[in-house]
Amino acid sequence: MSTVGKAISLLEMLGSGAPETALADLAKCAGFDKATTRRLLVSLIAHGLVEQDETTRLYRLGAGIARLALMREAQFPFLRMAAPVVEQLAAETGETVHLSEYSKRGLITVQVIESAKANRVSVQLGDVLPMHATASGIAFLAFTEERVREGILTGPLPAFTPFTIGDVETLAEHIATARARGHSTGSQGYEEGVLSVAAPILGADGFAIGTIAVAAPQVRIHKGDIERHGASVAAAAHEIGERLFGPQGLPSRKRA
Amino acid sequence: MSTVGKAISLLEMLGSGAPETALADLAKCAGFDKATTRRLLVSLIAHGLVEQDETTRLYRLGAGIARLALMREAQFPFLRMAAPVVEQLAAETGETVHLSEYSKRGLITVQVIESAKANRVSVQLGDVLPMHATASGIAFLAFTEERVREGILTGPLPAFTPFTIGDVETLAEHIATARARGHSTGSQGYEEGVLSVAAPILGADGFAIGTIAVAAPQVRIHKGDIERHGASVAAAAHEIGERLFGPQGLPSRKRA
DNA sequence: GTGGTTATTTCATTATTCGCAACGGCATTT
DNA sequence: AAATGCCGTTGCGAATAATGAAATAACCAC
Repeated sequence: MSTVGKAISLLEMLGSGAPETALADLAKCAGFDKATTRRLLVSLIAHGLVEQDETTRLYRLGAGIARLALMREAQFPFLRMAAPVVEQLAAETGETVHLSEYSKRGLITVQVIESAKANRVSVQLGDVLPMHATASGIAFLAFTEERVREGILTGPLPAFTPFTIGDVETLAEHIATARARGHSTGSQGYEEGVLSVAAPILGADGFAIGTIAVAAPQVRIHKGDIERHGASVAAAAHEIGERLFGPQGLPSRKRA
Repeated sequence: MSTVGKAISLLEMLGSGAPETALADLAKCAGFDKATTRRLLVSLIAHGLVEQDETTRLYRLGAGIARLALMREAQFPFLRMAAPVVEQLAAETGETVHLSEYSKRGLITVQVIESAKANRVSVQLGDVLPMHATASGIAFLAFTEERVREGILTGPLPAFTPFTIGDVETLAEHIATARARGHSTGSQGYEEGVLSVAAPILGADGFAIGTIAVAAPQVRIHKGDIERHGASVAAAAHEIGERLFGPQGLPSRKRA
């Protein structure tokens, strides 16, 4: 593995789990030597991506991470543009709404507004959603490049619940349905008892760059709710796309 | 420079400047070989920290950055806790308010609420504020560890305007005054025509972890305004500290 | 087509990183 | 109070991974 790869996996380890981590724990979990781990951390600290508590010697993610994220948001204001639409959709549906952005590793949850109801679906910020097991994933696959879709269809489809789609044919069907309808549905594929409806947010090139989804406890979804929510998420997704890239279909500078 | 250092400087280059950058530009600006630059980028792409447009071949910061930042925010909800206080202070003063967090490189601007007035101070998200030339910096220095303060006092004090504090004695005086008052003032040290008032946000150990500041055009500040705003920022800073760490003075788990 | 530009790949060289092991500090234990 | 165990830090030869020049491939404009 490349050196930067190791450094980044340290960052990810620092991000997951406890807020602060000891050197020995990091080294053990990552499988690197203590010396190696520390040298990598020193490099990261020099650039502000990691901080170390002077007294406890524990390591944590640094403010440099936030800086990079802010610079990125300034260049491509995904959250700033999408946030009001997400809030509006949450208010309209009364259910948990979450927004995600595509990355090589999966769909990254970048905003969540939880339902005010006591029985609600909870999604963690920063969570990575599997493509084949969530409504968001299906919606994304239905509107992404052939290459990416093939990558998922030919890869493994790990089961998260007994209801997770496990075979390629069923998955392809769901994707086709989603493409035809403009929105997807997910039924307990990732968490039991949760129904979701999602729609893709399209980029300037017409391919999906992220998704927006409504997630609700199965017991609360009645006849017609799916269709209603489906129309709402699709409208919201379209609205976000227009806010980011101008009227859809009109060729505009990408991500400008 | 270490390999990860190079990789991180690429990330910073991608963050500053245009939203998307060509390989040749990156290599030239960073001073690396094209081959080296590309290999580093490939490693970063593999981990989602950088993305490449398939058609234009341009590189940009990836969603992995946002993911790390979200995980960090989940561990240490600085923004989530501070945001309402910042908004409140902005509403109360009617001027631009900005929040910053300490990092080895300086004070990183993590939130800005601009005044609604036509003539207003504008601060960029992600900007790094110099310690010696801003009200925020002075406030921070007044309440940081001796070691950090010494580092600044013994280092160079580059001038950004003709008013930037250039000698150590004056700087030390300003710091002492700020420590006594609980808030600092900055007068055109970073941008001409801008007056600022800042207060430190204290961590569990009593040392500053960031600052909150009010910035206004000099012409709008009248007698008494500085004192009034000073009291307001100090109160806001204290409020943020309490939200993060519980009642100040009470020993609590750090950053928990 | 053709020329010029830019991205990507290849490969031998070299510098950097690696992991072992020893050192030093700190706190709890005996 | 001395000893023990744990963790972080540092030094050094071995080995791996990074490097840069040059070749190749893709692309665009003309």
